[in-house]
Amino acid sequence: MGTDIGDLLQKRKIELSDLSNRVVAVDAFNTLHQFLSIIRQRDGSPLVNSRGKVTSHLSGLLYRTASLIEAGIKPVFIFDGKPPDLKSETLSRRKEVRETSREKWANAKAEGDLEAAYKYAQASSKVDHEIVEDSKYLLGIMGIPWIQAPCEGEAQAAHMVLKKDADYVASQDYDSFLFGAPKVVRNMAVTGKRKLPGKNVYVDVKLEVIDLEETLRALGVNRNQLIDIAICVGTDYNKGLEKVGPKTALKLIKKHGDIHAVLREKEVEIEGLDRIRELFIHPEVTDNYEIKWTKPDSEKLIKFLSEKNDFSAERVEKAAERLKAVSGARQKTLDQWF
DNA sequence: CACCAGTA
DNA sequence: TACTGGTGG
Repeated sequence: MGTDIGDLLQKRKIELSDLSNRVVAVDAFNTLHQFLSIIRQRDGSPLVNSRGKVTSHLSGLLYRTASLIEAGIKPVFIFDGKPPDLKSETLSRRKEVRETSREKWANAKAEGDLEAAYKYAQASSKVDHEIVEDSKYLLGIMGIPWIQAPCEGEAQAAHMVLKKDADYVASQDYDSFLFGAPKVVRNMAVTGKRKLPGKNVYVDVKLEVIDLEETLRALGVNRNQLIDIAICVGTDYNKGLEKVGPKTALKLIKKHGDIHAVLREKEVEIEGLDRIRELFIHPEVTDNYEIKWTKPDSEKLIKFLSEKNDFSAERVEKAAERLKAVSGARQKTLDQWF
């Protein structure tokens, strides 16, 4: 997903508490996708309510966001709008992967191969319309602001950090750098012990931040050149060049200056190159938004999560209390929260 | 993912 | 108190 330039980036490990009082623009699609893949039973089946509807994302949003809030973080979720036309190939490829994974999941389950079943179940996760709508509603009654992006959520999030309405973009993907995000925080939804795919090994996943300026300085390139590097490797809007990974792409762009020169040298073309660059440099974003944290609505939380989605009322109340404790403390400090 | 009860 | 393994929905 996104672009594979992670190896080139300078990552610094941090703790949740380091983000206290910081506004974090969370890539909602990315976060929901992670919840849907991670919050599952041993055989790979997601959490569902009594009507059979998936609720893993609701569980993740409720408990994880409560932890963020408790750590003093001010999250605002950014939802994707209409994707650019150039993304359609990527989107149909993702769909294909999901569908074949769903079949393989069923087969693995039938054969009793739990390891494989889990892996394919994860890869079959889909953030559909209903999941997005449920998530927006839940965030609303939790008192967490969310914003509808006109186009790519990561572009909107990056725009908000550039405008200083937020301090960080939170996403696992690196695309927000290409949209100019000065600071990105990764692993916000997945901290703790995680199993490495395929192996029986666990790693401790820590939050990490990446600073765009620092990275560009270390690489000795500018932002436009980083975009060109990504295009060489491949982005959501284009296939990369044959046998060119991040390291080679960096070398090529530093040697030739920009991607046009690289393509001339290699005698290849990338369809729609200028449009792809433009999507990163001048993405469609909006300034029409409001970021405001409010008190959670316990009654609606119980109604929605407990009555409609079969969550334990006790647990929902506890989470609501955690959210409320912080909004109460905020009010007292006259911090400009409301 | 977080929660929770059982265990050391 | 810290860790683990099962469960949540």
